[in-house]
Amino acid sequence: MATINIRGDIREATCAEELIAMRDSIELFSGKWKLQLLRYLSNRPAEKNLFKKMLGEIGGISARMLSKELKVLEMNFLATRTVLNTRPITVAYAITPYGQTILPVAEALVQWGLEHREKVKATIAS
Amino acid sequence: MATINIRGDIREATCAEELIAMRDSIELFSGKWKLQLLRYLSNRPAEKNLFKKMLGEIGGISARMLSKELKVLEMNFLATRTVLNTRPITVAYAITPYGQTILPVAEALVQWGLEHREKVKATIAS
DNA sequence: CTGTATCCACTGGGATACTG
DNA sequence: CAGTATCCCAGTGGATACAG
Repeated sequence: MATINIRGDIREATCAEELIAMRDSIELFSGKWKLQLLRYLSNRPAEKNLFKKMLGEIGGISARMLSKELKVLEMNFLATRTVLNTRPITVAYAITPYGQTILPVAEALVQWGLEHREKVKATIAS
Repeated sequence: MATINIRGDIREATCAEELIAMRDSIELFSGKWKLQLLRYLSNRPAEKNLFKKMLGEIGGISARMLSKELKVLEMNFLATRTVLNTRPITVAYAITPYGQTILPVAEALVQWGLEHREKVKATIAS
């Protein structure tokens, strides 16, 4: 994935801009962690979201992935990274106001996913 | 990707249902084509969306991918597949009413992607 | 015409070991 | 503590050839 999530290749005739924008979004949102991390941060706006704490609280993620994904969020202006004056150093992350603009989209995905599970279950049962 | 897009492994303590639902959605929407195909079908509700025609009009997709992706959409009740009585046979696809429920989400992704491009461009320029 | 089968290059992401 | 480097495997998607 391009770290700075912008796509340059414009080719299709119909609604090229929209298609590319949609692919930008999909690309940025794809993968196991980024949306989940943003939701995590948004649910704890006041707290110090330390790397270590996130690592412990978010089940299943490795330090490598947490670091990588947070860096991508930071490069896309969705999260901030703050090095604290501790020894040894600790790092706190927070969602940006801009990052909060994806939350409604994320909630839409959650909502649709929940309904989709019901739909599939109901259809299979019948 | 699981063809029938439902996930069974519930483990996380916090909001497990929501997380899993979100991942279901992300998984289903990920990849280059599925959302684009749904939008294509939704923009041509009255027409016969023949495989051949789609193959020609959707830039860059191969027959293999078109077939595979449409099959996934069909298995998730998002699109229908109709074999026509022609010689040789032709096949028409259509979005289902259920499939249309994702369109608002897709539009949200498009909208956010468009704004993100502006944001990134503006930030880089400054 | 509408797919499926095969082959292949590329990427995402886990495990682990290591550095500042 | 926070992050990087390396290795590895599974999955995605393109090209091509083939089948019903």
